[in-house]
Parts: sequence; structure tokens; C-alpha cells
Amino acid sequence: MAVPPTRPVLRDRYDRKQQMVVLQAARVFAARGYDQTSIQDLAEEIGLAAGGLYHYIGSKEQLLIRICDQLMDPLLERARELLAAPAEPEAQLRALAGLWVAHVVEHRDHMLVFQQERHTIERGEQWRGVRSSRKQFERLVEDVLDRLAQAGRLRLADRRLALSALLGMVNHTAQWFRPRGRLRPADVARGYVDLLVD
Amino acid sequence: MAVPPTRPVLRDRYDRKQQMVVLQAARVFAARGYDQTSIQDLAEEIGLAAGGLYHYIGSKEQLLIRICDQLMDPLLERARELLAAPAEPEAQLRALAGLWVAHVVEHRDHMLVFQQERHTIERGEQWRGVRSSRKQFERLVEDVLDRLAQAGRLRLADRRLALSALLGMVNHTAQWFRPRGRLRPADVARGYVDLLVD
Amino acid sequence: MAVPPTRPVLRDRYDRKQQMVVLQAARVFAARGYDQTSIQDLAEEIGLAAGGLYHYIGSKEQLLIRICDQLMDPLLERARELLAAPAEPEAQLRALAGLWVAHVVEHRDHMLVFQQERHTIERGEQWRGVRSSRKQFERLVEDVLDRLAQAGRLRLADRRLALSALLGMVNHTAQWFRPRGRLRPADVARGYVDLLVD
Amino acid sequence: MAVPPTRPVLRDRYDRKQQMVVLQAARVFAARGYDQTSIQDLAEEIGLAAGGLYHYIGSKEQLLIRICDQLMDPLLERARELLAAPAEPEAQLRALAGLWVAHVVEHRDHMLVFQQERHTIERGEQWRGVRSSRKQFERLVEDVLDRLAQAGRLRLADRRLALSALLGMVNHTAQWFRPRGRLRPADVARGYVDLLVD
DNA sequence: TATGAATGAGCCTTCATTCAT
DNA sequence: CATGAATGAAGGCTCATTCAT
Repeated sequence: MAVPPTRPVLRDRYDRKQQMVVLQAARVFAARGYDQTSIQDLAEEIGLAAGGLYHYIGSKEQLLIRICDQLMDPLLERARELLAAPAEPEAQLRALAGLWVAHVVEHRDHMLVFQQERHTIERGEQWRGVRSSRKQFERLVEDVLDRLAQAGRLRLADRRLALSALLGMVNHTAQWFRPRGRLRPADVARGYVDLLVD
Repeated sequence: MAVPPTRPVLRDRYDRKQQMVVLQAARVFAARGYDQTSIQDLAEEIGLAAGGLYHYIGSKEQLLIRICDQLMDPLLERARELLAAPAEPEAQLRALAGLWVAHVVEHRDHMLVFQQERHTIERGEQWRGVRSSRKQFERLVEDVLDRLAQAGRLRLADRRLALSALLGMVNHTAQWFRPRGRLRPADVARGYVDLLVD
Repeated sequence: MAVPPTRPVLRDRYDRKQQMVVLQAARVFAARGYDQTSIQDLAEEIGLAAGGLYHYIGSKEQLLIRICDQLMDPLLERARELLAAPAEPEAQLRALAGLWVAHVVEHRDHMLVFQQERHTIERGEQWRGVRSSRKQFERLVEDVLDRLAQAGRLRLADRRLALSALLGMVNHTAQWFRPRGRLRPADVARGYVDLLVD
Repeated sequence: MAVPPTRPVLRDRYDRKQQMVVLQAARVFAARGYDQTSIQDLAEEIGLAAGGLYHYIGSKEQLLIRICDQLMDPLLERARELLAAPAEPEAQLRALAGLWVAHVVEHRDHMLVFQQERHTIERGEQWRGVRSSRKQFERLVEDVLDRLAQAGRLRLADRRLALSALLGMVNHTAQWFRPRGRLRPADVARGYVDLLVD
């Protein structure tokens, strides 16, 4: 198991390195696939011996969980902050979509891994936290869409279908968006929202 | 290697069983993941011994390829037929979305496997055929959207973004659609198109 | 996991081979130690590839459990048979010691492994069965000693101490007895009982 | 390698701590098994980091050797002292058994480790010293029994069997004796000798 | 066709040990 | 003295695949 050191200075260095490991792992898993990447492969890419990795990851599955947390936690936090403040539903949806698409684009690798391993996430006990985060986030999006519908601005009669459509569009963004491309994340987000809002 | 029999009667029975094997494999892979499912797991679920499976699959990877073909081939064929006939772009888009969503829903497991193994499909030589099918299908959708745009009916200025949005929505459908739910595939397809068309 | 075949003929061959594997494992473990013997070592000695062994053992620990069962089950059964029949306590003790020592000597390797791994046996849930067998056997010995004491023929006032002494002597036999030596098992058993009986 | 300090004051503190380490290691090994206990486990139990342990142990195997020495050296020394003085064989046997059983009981953990690792001790070059101690001690016991037999007081015709019986009884004591129980070590020793002496 | 024994490579993980700090 | 990061070599086990029956 990965046991972080207790002394604050070391703890800091440890935490930073652990973040790096998770980040790099996301990149490698996204490219080769989680199962197709051996711990040896990963260690090599990170520049450690296989055993050394285990100071930071606990297990391969815990590493995968950390990748998902690194994806979901800040997104959920920022979305909550945003929606806590009072504002018009359309404005909130635009702001939410903006940060969401930006997050997806910045965490492209995390997203790809998250999607690849959907069946894993939906199954075990140890994935409960990740599942819960995903559901909470979807709930936030749903709420904004509901308020938009109540304001008569949602172009789709079925709110659930609107939610699924938005989820599908945004998540899929990870699979085609290129940072050096013509479109900026904000353009993408605006486009998606334009489709939904009257 | 899987060597099908030559005598027609036997060949027929063999083909039918092979189709069943591929179908069942899609189901199991969708639930447990391709890599997390061993050949022995799969054989047990199908009701054969491990060795017996190999009469029908050739190899595990070929089985995966067959799953993808079973998904893409008929979809591509029907889409081509549809778009070969002359018709208005909106009508064609509606018809295309209808059969597409219906196909996704009917091949939910295939879709989930297809999405899980995206990184596999995008890489090797033996996946060229599957990749090609996917690209051809996306090209067909793109063409309809282009004609819709030329007719001034597309609600998004950026056609590529519209394509990505549609791909995202429809593909994502596999992840939430429930056959016994409130919505029928046709409702879903209509909703998606309504978002895009003016 | 080790899954035995269902068809009777194959099942028979499987069971026989499994018995052989357990037997050989006892021999190797006794000589090199359970932990110091790798599955590779063991497989080599048995004449299988490492993977092939797993058709018969399930896991290294289950193999250890089987060794213990192969030791305890027949001993317990014979002891029960013997003590079920009515007889004088001294005669029963002599008969019991006779078969017990003979069993220890014939299962010398099993005994050595059993003693080496005492700490393992006393701990986990999966060892409950083995622990229970050991306790039941000791209980049988205790009963005979009690009846001997009631008949006024036990040379030690403390019956528990007598039991421990006998257990110590007989079990230790595995560590020094040589089949080609001067003493036969029956001589050893007689000697032990002579010490205890007035 | 473990390099003790040279300055006497430090050396003293070092030696005391080393004794403690060996003592605690015996306890942990007895409970969990030598091989099943990692250096990290051990360090945690002792309250050091893994690296810190190595100041005191040299290597895991040297630690095991020290445990055996801590068991055998004082026993052998006291037994030699006792038997150096002239006395009747029965009195000597009683005295020897007394200190022996007391020693076994006080070094219960050491004994359990010693028995667990019998196959290790009997094999390597570095174990020659421990093996030699064991043999010398057994030789001392054998001599007393021989003199007892010459005095016509041994209840077993076969002296080797008597020796094995005594070794078995006393060594086995480590496995059942409870310090807070009804019996004191002296009672146990007397019981064993009573069995052997006419 | 089908079975299940068998292989051999590879995977995740552990662990004794070392060393810079 | 002590820490904890790091290594590198196994170790137990799984698994796709083959083949005699």
C-alpha cells in the first residue's frame, strides 16, 4: 500500500510526485489503454522502477481511481461554486458549459480513460466514490436544464433527453478536440448551448 | 484458426452458431470489459469449453473485430442505401438519424465494446477495416449535414462542430437508453435532429 | 481455481493426479520449506509447467490445506473407528498409539510441513477445518487417557500434562524416525505407551 | 551490514537495543512466521523505519540466527555448568529438566521460531553454529540418560528412544504452555522426568 | 465438433536491501 | 542514528492458445 510520509516537508514532496504520477498515468492509459499498459510500461514511461511506483499508487486499480478523482473532484467543486450563486438559468448554463468543456479539454486523457473504463467504474464497491461524483455532477447539469425549461427557454420538450444530449456532446469532445485547432473550448461550449437554448 | 466447414448444410449451422457466439461475446464484453473477460469466462457464459470456442473465433482479437463488423457493416449498408436515393437534406437526416439510433439501441452492447476499445481500434494494422467503416459512416453523416447547411437549415455555423455534436449525442445513447423506458428510439432521433435543424 | 472435470472417467484421472501432486508437494515442502519453495520449483519437481499445476491446486495455500487434510482425515477416521469399539483403556491406548505412530511415520513429510506451518494453520478462516480436525483428534486421545486415569493406570497425576507429553513424543517422531533404522513404528509406539501406563 | 559503535557508552546502548530488537523479532516471527513477516512489518511493530532496523540486524537471516543464538547459548551454558558438577544421574536429570523447561517457557517465541525454521537451520553453511549448539545440547541430555540407564533407573530399554521422547515432550511444551496456567514450569519438568525414571 | 489438460509468457505485486538526506 | 525513497529480482497467479483424445 502507498503510505505517505508524516513529516510535512516530505509529505509535500510526496504529494507533488504522486500528482505527477497520476497525471502521467492518465496520459499513458489514454493512449494505450488501461489493461494494455503494464505497470512495467508505466514505470518506464515515468522513469521509475516498477517497484518504486508502488510508493505512490497502492495498486493499479487505486491509480485508476485517483485518475478519476483528479478528473471529477475539481470539476464538481467549480460547478458547485458556480451554481451556488444566484443567476439566470441561461447565463448559468453558458457558464457551466464553458468551464465544463474547458475542463474536459484540459483533462482530455483523464476523460478518455474514464470512458474506456466505464464498465469498471460502474461495478465494484471501491468505485462508489467515483460513481457518486459523476451522479452529483449530472444532477447539477440536470437542475440547470430544469430551470431553463421552467423559463421556457429549452428547445427540447424532454428534459432528460436534453441532459443526455448535452452529456453526450460534451463528453465526446475529448475524442476529437485538438488544442491547436481552429476552435477554442469557449466556442465549442457556446455551440452546444446554442443548440439547446431557444 | 477458425476453419468453417465447406458442406453447405454444416456451413449454415456453423455460421448461425458463430453469429450467436459473437452476439453473446458482445454482451459479456460490454458488461465486464474485453480485457477483464478471459476466454474461459466467455466460454463458460456461452456454454462451451475454452477449446470449443476456438472453433468459432480464431482468436480473441478476431472476435473483437467481428463484434465491430457486426456493428458497422449493416449500419453502413443501410445508411448508404438511404443516402443513395435523392431526397431533401432534412428528410434524409431525419431518416438517417432514425435508423442510426435504432441500430445503436439494438446493438447497445456492440457500441459499448466499440467505445471501450477505441484505442485498440485506432492502432493496429488488422483494424484498418473497422477504422475505414467508421470513417465512411461519419463521412456520410457529414455530407448530409453539409447539404443541410447549404440549404440554410443547420442551426450551427460550424459544420464540423455540428457533426461532432451529433456523433456525441447518438453514440452516447448506448450508455443510457433503456428499451423498456418512456422513450422510443424514434423519439430520441427526432429530438437530436430537432436540436440541429432550424 | 482448480475445477475438476465432470465426466467420471476424466474425474478419476484428475483425482488421482491431484493426489500425486499433493503427495509430492508434501515431500518438497518438507525438505525446502513451504515459503522457500516457489511454485516454479514445485512444478519442475513434479514435471509440469507452473501454469499446469494450477489445474490441480487452486492456490499455493489451498495446496497446503490439502496436504494437511491428507494427513489428518484418514488418521481421524481410523482413530474414530478404533475408539468406537468397546475395549479396555490400555488396549485402546496401545492400538491408538500404534496406528498413530505408523501414520506419522508414513506421512513424515506431511507432519514436517504441518509443524513448520503451525502459525499459518492457527490463524486464518480457511484453516478452520484443519484446526478442527486437529482438535478432534487430540480430544480422542484425551478421552482414552481419561479412561486410563479412571482405571488408575495412568502414571501421571495430571491428565492434561500426560496428553501434552504424548502429543509431543509422537509428533516429534517425524523428526528423527528413519524407516530403515533399528526401530519399527510399533516399537516406538509401545515405548511411548509404556512410559505412560503403570 | 550492522556495524556496532566502538565507544563503550554508545556500544552499551546499542547492544541493549539490539537485544530488544531480537526479542521483539522472535515474538513477531513466532506469531506470523519468519517468511510471512516482511522487514517492513517487523520495523513497524518495533517502531522503526525499515532502514533503521538495518543498523541492528545486518540481514534478515542474521536476525534469525541471532534469535537462535539467544535461545541456545544461555541454555547450553547453564546445562554445561550443571553437568560439570558431580551428582547422581536422577538428580542431574531433574535439575537439567527443570532449567530446560524453564528456559523453553521463557523463550517460548524463540522456540516456536526455531521449530518453524528447522529446515533452514539444517541446511546452510551459516547455520553451522546453531546446528552445533543443538547437537551439543542433545548430547548432554543423552549423557545424563545414559548414566541413568547404567544406574538401572531408566524406564525405557532403548536409550535413544528415551532421548527422543524427552526432546519431543520438552520442545512441544512451547506450543501449549501458558504462563498464567495451573502448572508451573517446575511441575511440568517433574512430570516429564517422572515418566522416564523408575 | 468438443473437451480439458497443458504450456509459457507475462502481469501485478512484494520485499530485502541500499543510500542520499 | 534514523528516514523513506528507490531498486531489481522474484513470486504467485492468470490467460490466450494448442492439441491429444
